[in-house]
Amino acid sequence: MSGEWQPGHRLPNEHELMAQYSCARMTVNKVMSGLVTAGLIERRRRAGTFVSRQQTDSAILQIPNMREEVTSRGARYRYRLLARTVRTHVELEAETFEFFQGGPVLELECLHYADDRPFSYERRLISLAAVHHAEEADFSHFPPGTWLMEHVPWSEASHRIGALNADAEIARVLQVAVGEACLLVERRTWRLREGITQVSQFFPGDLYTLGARFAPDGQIRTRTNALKNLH
Amino acid sequence: MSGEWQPGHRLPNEHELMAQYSCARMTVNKVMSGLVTAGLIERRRRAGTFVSRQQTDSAILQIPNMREEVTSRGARYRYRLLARTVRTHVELEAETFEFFQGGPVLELECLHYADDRPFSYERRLISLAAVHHAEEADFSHFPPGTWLMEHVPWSEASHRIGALNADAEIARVLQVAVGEACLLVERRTWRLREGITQVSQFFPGDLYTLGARFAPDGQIRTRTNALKNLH
DNA sequence: CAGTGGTCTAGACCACGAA
DNA sequence: TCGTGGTCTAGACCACTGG
Repeated sequence: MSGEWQPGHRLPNEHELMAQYSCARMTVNKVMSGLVTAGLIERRRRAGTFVSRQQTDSAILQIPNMREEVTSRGARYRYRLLARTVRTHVELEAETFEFFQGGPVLELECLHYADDRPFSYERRLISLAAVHHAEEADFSHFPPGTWLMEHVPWSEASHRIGALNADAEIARVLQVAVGEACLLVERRTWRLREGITQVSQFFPGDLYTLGARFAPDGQIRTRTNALKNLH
Repeated sequence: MSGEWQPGHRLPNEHELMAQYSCARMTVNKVMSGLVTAGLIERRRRAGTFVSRQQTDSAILQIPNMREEVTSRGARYRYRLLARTVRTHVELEAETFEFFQGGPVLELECLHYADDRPFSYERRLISLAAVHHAEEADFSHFPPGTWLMEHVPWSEASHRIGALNADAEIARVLQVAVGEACLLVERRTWRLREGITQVSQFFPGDLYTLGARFAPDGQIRTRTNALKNLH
């Protein structure tokens, strides 16, 4: 979680960890199983245990992987960066200011297309205090959601889902009529209580739905977000 | 899961289960821990293990508990049954027909109020083949979601979340303007691959959002569905 | 105070799959 | 082939808490 071990780094095997922590192998195994579930490590017999290469974003959070979302349905994915600003002076609202603990943020506006039709408009803030490399990253060709998933581990996130009528700006960007119902997903992500990123994603209501299939314990079996009405 | 043990029924203790299944206590304990996570049983030291009194609907699915949703915010909850029909001849669309395997269904339309303002319009189908008692249940005063949670265990569910503009009927029932953005939650619930219920819930977009806070493994820490703009 | 669950240990056998 | 993880056993000590 600290980033000390890069993705792909091999961890000590269970016997070594037994010795290191002076405990039984089953105790080690329980902890490791939990880390597998959390997506932080991957385990292969004979090969060993490794820090996950990509943050296996949990199904519920997999929304940001727009490219896969689109291409898996045979549509063509395109991405465009609309705006990029570094905000050192914080002219943010109080709640957002608190989330980023007053530090500098990178503000991005992006658009995701499916077959040349815009299907997601994204406004994102990234903490530069928490993610130093973000300022040098090239977001003009690759979406920040993907980049963050691959580079920054996270320990907690929240989201909020709502519906709203498109105002003039959203309508213009998403190429829908003013007043069209849009799905809004707002998400915040933390690493050890430090705010990493905050994003608002707007989807045309007739084009995108969130879906999941799950068990009583809340474990998600499959995610079934859907693009509709693609021509 | 079969319903053979009523809620509150006490299960054999771990030593008895060891003997019954000829396995070690740790193996029993692992299984039981899983059932606790799944919300099917509750365990208390010295007292024993019991079938859960209420299906502890997982956070992600807790949407149906409208009463708690409303009253926990200091608002007054009211419920109204708009329509009740038993459909034996199945004039359902193909997908719905398949879900209920052609059996008879109970169709309900309900409205949930917060402080006398409608905030959720619900269209629900319940399989009478799977839930026999449903036909005798009194849904004129108590919402079907709550009743089902208390009476029918489930093993799997799916939901779909979208946004749509209110049509004339929805606008009338929810007392919003035609075209107002609404949040739509569709949910299906199974017990051992048998379809139990299917529901569509409409919320005024300016009044209700879904929220959750969760860990990378998808485990939900807290649910934070929100009622807004109540006066 | 004693029955119950929570959790650990030490050891074992096995399945897998990379070397 | 054999190092590694997956999973089980048998036994132990302890923390609760209800009777």
